[in-house]
Amino acid sequence: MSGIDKIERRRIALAESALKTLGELGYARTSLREIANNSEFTHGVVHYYFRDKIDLISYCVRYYKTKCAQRYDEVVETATSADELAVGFLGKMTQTLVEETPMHKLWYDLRAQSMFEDQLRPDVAAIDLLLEQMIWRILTRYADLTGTTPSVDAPTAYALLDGLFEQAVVGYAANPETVADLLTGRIQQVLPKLVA
Amino acid sequence: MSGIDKIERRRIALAESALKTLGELGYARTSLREIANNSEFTHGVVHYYFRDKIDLISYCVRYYKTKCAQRYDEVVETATSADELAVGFLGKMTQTLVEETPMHKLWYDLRAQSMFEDQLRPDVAAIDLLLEQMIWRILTRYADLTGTTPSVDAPTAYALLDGLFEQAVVGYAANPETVADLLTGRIQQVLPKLVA
DNA sequence: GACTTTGCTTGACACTTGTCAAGAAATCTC
DNA sequence: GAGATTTCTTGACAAGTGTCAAGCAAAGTC
Repeated sequence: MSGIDKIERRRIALAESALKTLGELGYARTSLREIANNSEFTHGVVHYYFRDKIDLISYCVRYYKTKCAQRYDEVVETATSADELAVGFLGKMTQTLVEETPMHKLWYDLRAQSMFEDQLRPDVAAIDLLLEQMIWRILTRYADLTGTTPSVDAPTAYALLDGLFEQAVVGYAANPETVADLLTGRIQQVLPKLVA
Repeated sequence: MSGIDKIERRRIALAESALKTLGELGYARTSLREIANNSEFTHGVVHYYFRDKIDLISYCVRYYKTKCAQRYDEVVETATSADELAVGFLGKMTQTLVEETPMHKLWYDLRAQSMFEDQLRPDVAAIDLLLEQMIWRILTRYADLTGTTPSVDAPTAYALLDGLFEQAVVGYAANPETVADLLTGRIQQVLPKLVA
C-alpha cells in the first residue's frame, strides 16, 4: 500500500473518530484532546496529520459530505411509481433521522458555525448544494412519475424540505418517539404541493 | 425606583450587551470576559447578576424572544388585501434579515446548541413555538383575505417558511446583495401553495 | 545491521476559560 | 455624618485549550 494512501487512511480514521465525538458533543464543546481520547490515537497525532483544528474539522465536513448525499439515490432509481418513491424516500429519511441523529445534529451545528467561521463556509456551501441536488433528483423523479413538473425551483424545494427535517432533528432530542411520524406526515402533506 | 426593578434593569443592560457580542461572535466563541469588554461593566458584575454563563445566555434568549415574535403583528392587523399582507410581510422580513442579521445568526446558532445543551432546550422550544404562532397568524390572515383556508398545519407552515429564511440568513454572509430578493421570490412562490 | 526516514508519544508552553472571594466604592438608612 | 448594605472592581485560582518541539519507536533503505 502506497504512502499517500496510508496517510489518507489515517486521516480518515481520525476524521471518523472526530465525527463521532463531534456528533455527540457538538462543535463548541469538542476539543482535540477529547477527540483523541475517544480514539486509539494520542492528541499529538492530530497535529501530525492536520495543520490545526479547523483543518481537521473542515476535513471531517468534506468527508462527511461524501457519505450523506447519495442516501436516496437507490430509491430514486428503483422506484416505478410515485407512491413507491414517496414511501421509499420517507422510509430512508426517518431511518437516517433515527439511526444517524448525531450526524444530523452536527450538520446543523456546523452550518450555523459557518455563519461565524469563514473557513467553514466553502465546505458547508458545497454540502448544501449537494443536498439541494439530491432533493432535486427526488422531486423531478416524483414529478415524472406523477406526470407533472416541479412547481418550485431547486433551492426553494431544498429549503422547504430541509426546514421540515431540521425541525424533526431538533425535536428529536425532546420526543424521540413521535417525531418520525410527524415528519412523514408533514412531508406527505407538502410533497404534492411541490409539483403541478 | 424599586430595588427589584433596578436589578432587572441591570440584567437587561447586561443581556443587551451580551446579545450584541453573541450575535457577532456566535455562541462558541463568546466568553464572559468578551461580553464584559464590549460593555460598560467588568467581568465580575456578570457573576453578581447571573449565577453562571448558561444562566446569562438563557436569560438573553428569553429576553430576545419578547422582541422578535411580534414583528409582523402590525402588518397582519392593518392589511386589507392579500397582496398588501404579502408585500408587508415580505418587506418586514427582508428588513429584519438585513438590519438584524446578527440576531438571526445567533438564533439559528442557539437552536443548534440546544440540541447539545439541555438547559437551553426549554427556552429555544418556547421561541420556536412563538415563531410558529406568528407564522400561523400571518397564514390564517392570508387565507382569510384570499377566501381560502390553510392547507398545512401550523408546525408545517412554520418549518417550511423557516427553512427558506434560514437559507437566506446562512447565504447572507456570502452574498449580502442578492439574498433578500431571492428570499422574497421564493416566498412568493410558496405562499399561494399553503392555502386552498 | 547501520542509517535514514517516517510515524507517534510525551510533556511542555502560552493563553483563555468560568468561577469565586476579598475588599473598595457607592448607596442607602437612621 | 456614622454605620450598614448593596454594588462593583480587582486579582487570583484551577482547569482546559490549541499548539508545538524534543525525543522515542518503527519501518524502510542501502
